Amino acid sequence: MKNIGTFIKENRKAAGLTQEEFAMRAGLGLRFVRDLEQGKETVRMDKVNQALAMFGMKAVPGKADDE
Amino acid sequence: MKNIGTFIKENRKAAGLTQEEFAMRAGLGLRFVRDLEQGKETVRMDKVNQALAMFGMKAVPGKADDE
DNA sequence: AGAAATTATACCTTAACGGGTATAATCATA
DNA sequence: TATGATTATACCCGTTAAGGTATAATTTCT
Repeated sequence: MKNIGTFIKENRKAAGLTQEEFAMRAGLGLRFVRDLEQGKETVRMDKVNQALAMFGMKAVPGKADDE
Repeated sequence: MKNIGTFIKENRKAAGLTQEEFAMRAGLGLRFVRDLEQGKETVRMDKVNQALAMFGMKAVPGKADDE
């Protein structure tokens, strides 16, 4: 499984949303969405889950070596 | 899949480690481990991944409705 | 190519996480 | 039950994430 930032980026695009549109709808700051998609690792989990929830997902434990 | 805090708590116990021992080995603060296992949602993802890495896991997107 | 839209990077402020410590509560075992 | 070990809750402080804004870089069109 790809990392979460990539997941958000790909699904957001697939949904035809800009980062700004996505941030608005998810109730997140634009800067956070940018940072998340850019792979920032020190983001807060609640915000990450707020973003994932837009696609019916959430952060769960998964094998670390699944590419 | 259970939430991450529960996953850590169960696997830590299965490994026969106290929160303190686990925190030490994972290079995390005891307070963080407590908060995580208690279900605190505003924790930082890098620390969460640091904890999950102890079991060869990391945070990945998963279906939100999997209980 | 150029223009418009989108995304990336940088600076600043506020709020809160993480760590440490102390104390209370809970659990385990004799 | 009592005693010790483990876990939970509360406080203080330093660091930093998040958000806003501005600007630069990139992409996406025509």
